[in-house]
Amino acid sequence: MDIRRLRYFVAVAEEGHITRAAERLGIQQPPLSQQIRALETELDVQLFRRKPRGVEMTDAGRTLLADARRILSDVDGALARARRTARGEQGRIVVGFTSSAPFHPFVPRVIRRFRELYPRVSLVLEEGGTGDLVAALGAERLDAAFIRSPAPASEGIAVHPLLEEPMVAALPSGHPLAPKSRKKPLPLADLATEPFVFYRRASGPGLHDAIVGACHAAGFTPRTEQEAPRIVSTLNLVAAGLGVTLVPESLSDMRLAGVVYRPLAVKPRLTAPIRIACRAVDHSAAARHFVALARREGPSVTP
Amino acid sequence: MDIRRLRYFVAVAEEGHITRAAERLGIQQPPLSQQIRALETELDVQLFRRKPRGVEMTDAGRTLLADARRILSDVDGALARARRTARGEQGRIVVGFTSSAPFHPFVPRVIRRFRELYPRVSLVLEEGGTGDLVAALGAERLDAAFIRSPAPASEGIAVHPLLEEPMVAALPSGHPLAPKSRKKPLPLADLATEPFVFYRRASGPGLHDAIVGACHAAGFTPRTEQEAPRIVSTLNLVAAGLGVTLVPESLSDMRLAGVVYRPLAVKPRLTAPIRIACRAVDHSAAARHFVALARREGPSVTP
DNA sequence: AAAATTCATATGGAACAGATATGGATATAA
DNA sequence: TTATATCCATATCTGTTCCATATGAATTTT
Repeated sequence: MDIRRLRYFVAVAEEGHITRAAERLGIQQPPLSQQIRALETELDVQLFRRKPRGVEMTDAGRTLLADARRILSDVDGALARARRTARGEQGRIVVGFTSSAPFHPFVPRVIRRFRELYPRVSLVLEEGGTGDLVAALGAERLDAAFIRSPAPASEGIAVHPLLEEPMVAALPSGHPLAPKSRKKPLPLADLATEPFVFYRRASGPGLHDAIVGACHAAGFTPRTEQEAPRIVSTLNLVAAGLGVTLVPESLSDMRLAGVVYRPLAVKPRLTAPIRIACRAVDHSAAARHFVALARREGPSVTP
Repeated sequence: MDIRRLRYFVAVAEEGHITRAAERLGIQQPPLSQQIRALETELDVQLFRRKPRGVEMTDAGRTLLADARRILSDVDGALARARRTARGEQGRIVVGFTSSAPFHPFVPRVIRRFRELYPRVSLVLEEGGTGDLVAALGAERLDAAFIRSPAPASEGIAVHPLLEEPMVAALPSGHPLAPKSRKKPLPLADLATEPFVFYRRASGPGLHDAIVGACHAAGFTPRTEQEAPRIVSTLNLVAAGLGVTLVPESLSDMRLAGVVYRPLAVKPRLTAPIRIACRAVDHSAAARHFVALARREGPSVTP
């Protein structure tokens, strides 16, 4: 059974003439007669009754015609779908992100833009710690991930910087340093004696190390009072008055009751990056599109 | 695009090896490699990544695999359906009948039996006058019809006798001839002076002519008092006391209030036939099966 | 009765599928 | 590390299939 024969059959069925169908198909009449006969022999079914003025479909022919039309359009659809998938215009990608990433407006913007550009690609989002995300990338359970940590030395994983945002201090609202002209940058050294609330290093080593490093540069080692599994949880602990912490500026969009944010005065400027991680040789065209889009949109939002 | 290539593709996708798939398909490895490559070239899509230990599907390949499986099973189904239709095991036939036919248990029995034997053939029933039925047969709107009239001289229509049943007299229950030992045959001449209710000749000339002929043989011409469009309606008129009539015995199964049936004493025996009409050269295998079944079952019910 | 239309058959050439032989790359084993 | 095995790709050849041209047969139309 050959798709070509089905197309020939449909043409003959629709024209009611072998000769006319041959014209439409761009071939001569004798080979078309042969093909129809071959199809009938293959099925052991008479599809047409030969008449002096053309051919007439049998019941079996009518049955096959309906099926053949459906099959042909299904084949065309399948080819189109395969091509679209290869071009990355169709399919499914899974994108991971660390808990703090979606607070920066850049991340939801990229996602929204991708959905507009590639409406046939279903985009699944998944939250996780940096380590989990990178592992999932390697295991092909994820196609890309927004992370804040620096490149984890994982084989075959590429990490591209997207943007940097300043860190700010998060203080309990009753804290002595809180009300003092909030706009004025707070010297990091002022927090030397404060208890710190940390995001668990295992979940996001990059942010953690950056904070500790900055404190060392300012001349002190931060005293860890509490650890929280998610960056949002650290803010809840700050709100409860258990300590202070430093968070990426975009987190301050979350106006949590009991938390006050202040910009930092620290040299060199303390920033938190947003990066995108993906497999170095990525096979999913849709995933490549996603990463490319993020890298293209990245610079335009750097403050 | 060739169905064979799709089958090859599915085999390779399922095995994950070109060599193993070639074994399964009963061909050698090189031509299979060529076919897969040809398919990729045709689609302009990479379907597999060649690895030293086999091949690995791409996203596009996975997309195509799902489609290909569906298409292949659809093709198989289409072939099976075409073959079944050719064998008359699938399809649709329309069977007509005159209003009086279904009263004889033979007709519903044939229909029931056909439905059992050919469950995939949908059987549509249509009632009509003999003339309409024969015309519909010629116009291919009908595939067979149960009629009572003799062969209408219509070109290309074959009529086969199925069975004969005796005629009985239908009298109003208050009629003087009604109560007289109902089992005893009634001489037709006794009805010579009675007003007759007739089934319209145009709708069923066979029955009409048979009755009038029998009356003539008995020495009188029946006086037509009323005509009714359907044979059942004549019985309603008899019940209303407007006259008497003769009906096929099977009609007496309908125990209509106000109507009494009596067997007839008449030489030669007055009978009503049931026949089946169909196209002489019928192209529908299912229709041929139906007619053959009716003719086969017919003799077994002749009383 | 002749012409026209349409499908079937015959024959030759081009394209294609499949077989065998062989090469190249990578993983596995010694 | 070297050797072997595995697996896919390439090259060449053969048989089949598909299509074109030429022609025949049957039926309808002029």
